[in-house]
Amino acid sequence: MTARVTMRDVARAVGVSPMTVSRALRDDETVNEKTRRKIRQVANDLGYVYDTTAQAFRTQKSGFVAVTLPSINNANFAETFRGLSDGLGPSGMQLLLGSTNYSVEKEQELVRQLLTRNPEAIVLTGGHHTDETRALLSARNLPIVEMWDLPADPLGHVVGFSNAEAMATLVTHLAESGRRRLGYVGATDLTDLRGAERRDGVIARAVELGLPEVEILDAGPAPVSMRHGAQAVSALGSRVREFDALVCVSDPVAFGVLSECRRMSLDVPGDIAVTGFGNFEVASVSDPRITTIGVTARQIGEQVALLLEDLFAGTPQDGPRVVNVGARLVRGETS
Amino acid sequence: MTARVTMRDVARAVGVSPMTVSRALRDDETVNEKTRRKIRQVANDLGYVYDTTAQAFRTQKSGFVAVTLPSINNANFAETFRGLSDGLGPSGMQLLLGSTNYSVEKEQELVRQLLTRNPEAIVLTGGHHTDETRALLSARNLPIVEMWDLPADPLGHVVGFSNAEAMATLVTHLAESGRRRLGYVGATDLTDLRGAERRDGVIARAVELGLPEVEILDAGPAPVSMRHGAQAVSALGSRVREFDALVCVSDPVAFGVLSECRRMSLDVPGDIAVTGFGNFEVASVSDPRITTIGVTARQIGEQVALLLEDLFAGTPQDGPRVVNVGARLVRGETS
DNA sequence: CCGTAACATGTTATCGGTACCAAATAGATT
DNA sequence: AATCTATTTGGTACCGATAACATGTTACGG
Repeated sequence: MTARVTMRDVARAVGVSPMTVSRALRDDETVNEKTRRKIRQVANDLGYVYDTTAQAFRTQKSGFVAVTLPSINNANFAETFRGLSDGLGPSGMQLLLGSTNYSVEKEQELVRQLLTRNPEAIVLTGGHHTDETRALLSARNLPIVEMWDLPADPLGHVVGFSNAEAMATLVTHLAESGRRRLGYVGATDLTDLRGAERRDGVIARAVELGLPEVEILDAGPAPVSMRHGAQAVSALGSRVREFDALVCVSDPVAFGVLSECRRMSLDVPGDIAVTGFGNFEVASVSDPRITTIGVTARQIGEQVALLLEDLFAGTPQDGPRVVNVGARLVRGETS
Repeated sequence: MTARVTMRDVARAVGVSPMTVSRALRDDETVNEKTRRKIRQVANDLGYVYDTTAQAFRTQKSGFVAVTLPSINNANFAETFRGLSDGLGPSGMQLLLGSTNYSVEKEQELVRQLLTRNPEAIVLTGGHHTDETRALLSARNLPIVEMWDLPADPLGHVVGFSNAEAMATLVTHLAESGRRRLGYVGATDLTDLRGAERRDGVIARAVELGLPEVEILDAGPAPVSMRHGAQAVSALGSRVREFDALVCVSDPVAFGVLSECRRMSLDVPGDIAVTGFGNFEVASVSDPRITTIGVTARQIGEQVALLLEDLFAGTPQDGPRVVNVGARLVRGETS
């Protein structure tokens, strides 16, 4: 293959200096418009392709925003990513995506790797990180955004909501509808910390309201989905009739639970209530529609994008910003 | 903030040349092991962070593999991405993800942008591209992989299956079960070309089998999902009873169709069959389970990763490789 | 004690843009 | 015509790592 076409080549062909080409291609007003057009023309004809790597190196600005997600295979996180991606589009920033598989250790390695690319900001999902991760990040003068949580001790900016509070709303709703014997369906290992927060939120509010102890139904290791919800219920067997509400860590799990209840000829919500979390599409299309918590996944991404745009534009900040996007009860037909 | 720590600084601190530091950090065997340990130690103490941008610039190897997906918010594409990501992990390649929103024009701009980052390979979803995109790509000596399709005129390597063929299998199955009057539920605009291929596959096989003309039920513009399927059916009203099978472009759509049929008190599969595509989780958890086409989304990603590893390792290739991962009928309870 | 191989480290130039400063040219004003 | 300002262009050094080559150092047999 022939050697790569550089600005030098374009400059030579046009008869100007590389500097002028550089300016022209960045649409610098100081370059005569006719020259600019000519340069663009020739660059195109020669098949010149701008080298962002070289630019990133010289200017020490990578044009990257690093993002960590627990899983890309989750409609809510995917929506957040889209919101972020669309929101950052105009600024010309590119997202560098990495997935942690719900593990803070994996997150640590990911952060380490991402930092070597010199991102101009980093967006983390969740507020739980290893000490090493915290150290790595604070050693750099880099905008940090934590999303999807409201961490007690944030690393920087925050865009999220309280999982525990949202679950409290849900439990209150169930109690007010006369439900007392609650089961919680979710992962019981400790890797999915957001799931753990939800579980703890359920338990805490149940205690506050004087409900019987919430029983934890193991759905296996995170991440849990439809089939795990179904399995958890079928593992219970006839004991499922002891409950009058099953609170699930997410909508897919709730859908699995719902399907399994139906197979067992339980009436939902007559015999038992089922609730989800996240307001996934499946919640509203399912029949009956699932009562859930509406999280504004896309909005989280958009808010993060707005925040970052402000930071990049140099808008003065008085301290880290905390945006609580909230989460609301979405009543379906399963409670 | 203090200036960034570079290899120079580490070198000075240890009392060796930057070159030795460079070698040590890449675990070059020729550097004495004691020196290597010392250098790692000092680098760590100084908070040195390797600069991949500089490396990428100097070596002219970005360490990036560019990937375009129609949508990140689609469980199947997300799975493919994961398969690819996990498969490429060991090689140290990072994925640069962009989403085209099912538009070849957006794909073109995306490709243009991605190319400026000097990716070492590019992976495109689908086999339909603008001429400009094709030109941009072939002007570079860059491994290209098209996935999820079997394009007639591939740009490079291919890992995919034939959407039309898969649909033919499905239609044959329906015809053998005595279904004759088919409706097709999918997007009717022309942006989702994979969807169009599926539709054409249905029509073609119906013609071959001498079935009555397949009626196209519009589910709105791509991408279509659960609610669009439901809407398409409810828009039909009582006319839905004219059909004895509804073939849907995807499982989420089929699920929406199924739910709506149920609301309309239709017996599935007694009165009408419903089929999906993609073997999404929802197909197997839904009650009744949805008959669908099992595409090996994750496997596609893994196969692409294997292919790329081979290419990076320099394994000699005799021409572009075409991997047909196939797609199989997954019988559920809706047909 | 020397030559040579094996090992370990150093020197120099360079990847492709762009910040910074200098200079040339055109047009306006006195 | 000379001077000045505005506009447009050019020259040079450099971002941080590393390929390619050169040099130094040790070990060992003869």
